[in-house]
Amino acid sequence: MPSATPIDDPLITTFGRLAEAYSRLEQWLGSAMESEAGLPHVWFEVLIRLARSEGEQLTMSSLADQIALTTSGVTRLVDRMQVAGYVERRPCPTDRRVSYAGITAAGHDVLDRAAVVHARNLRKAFGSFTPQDLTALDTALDRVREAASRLPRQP
Amino acid sequence: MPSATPIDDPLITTFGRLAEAYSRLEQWLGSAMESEAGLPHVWFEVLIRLARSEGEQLTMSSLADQIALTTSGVTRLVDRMQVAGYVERRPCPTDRRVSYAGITAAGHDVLDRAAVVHARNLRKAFGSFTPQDLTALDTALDRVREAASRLPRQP
DNA sequence: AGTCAGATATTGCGCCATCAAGCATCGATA
DNA sequence: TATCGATGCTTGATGGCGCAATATCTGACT
Repeated sequence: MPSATPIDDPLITTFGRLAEAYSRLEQWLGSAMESEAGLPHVWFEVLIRLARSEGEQLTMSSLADQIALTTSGVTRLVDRMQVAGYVERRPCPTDRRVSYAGITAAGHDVLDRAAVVHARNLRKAFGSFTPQDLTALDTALDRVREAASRLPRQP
Repeated sequence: MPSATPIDDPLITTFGRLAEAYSRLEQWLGSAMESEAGLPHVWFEVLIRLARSEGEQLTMSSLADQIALTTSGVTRLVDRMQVAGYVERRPCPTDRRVSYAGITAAGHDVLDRAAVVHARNLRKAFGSFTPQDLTALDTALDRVREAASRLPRQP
């Protein structure tokens, strides 16, 4: 008789696939970016999100939300990136509690360089994918992302 | 004129989607498992992989490989789980360098309980997915996972 | 048998993220 | 205007993970 344990639930396996796929990609791409562009992958995530935002800046809170870190973690992350000269803190004129993290010229430079190597590595990783595969992956991921963002907050 | 910067490369966006989808799911499911089953998500990953393995055990190295950690991290992770009574170390009879991590009866108990709540939460998260959506996601993820495991090692 | 390169697991150290607490500020309400 | 809960960010303490070095062991080659 087959085991009736819930550890064989197909959804668990699906999520396991997602975890493994992401972890492996992240490790490979992350170490490649570190060695080829001298930029930790988190820094790249910060910079690209700042570059794509209105005014090329984001509040600490929304940045924390976008890169899935606590505001505490973002405070110190931005500290380090500020020392490196890639971002700067800008006060908010209408609310003295908030401070924006904005990308600097040096940040733009390193971001562009890193994006080139990142795109090249991604093409290496997804080399076996046809355009149809990629769009299928995109839509599937978008559905997951949407479902995930609908989830209630941790409290 | 449109910006010619490589930061708008569609592959970068795809990977960003993957990162965001995974991070959000992982955070939500992880904190839920922690609060509802008293089990950190990494512990669950370890236990389910041990339970599914030949002899319900795995060498430290292959375990490290499966959960995307260094052997160093696995050493201490298994330390903690051993103190909790969920796993045990077993010497290898044919090679005295390797030690197996094996799941205990207590580990099985907590794994089964956690799997129930995990499956329930997964069903909550993927509630809007049709069976077709799920199989599409599965095949797409499997292709990514396969591509990722083909990547050369970090050296 | 003797030697040595490679493999396996563990340990010391430092970095980085979370958690909890604290501080300053805002908006609403009396 | 005065008060008070909520919000945004920062800081101190704690814990976990990776990197590099170490110890032990294996397998192959001489």
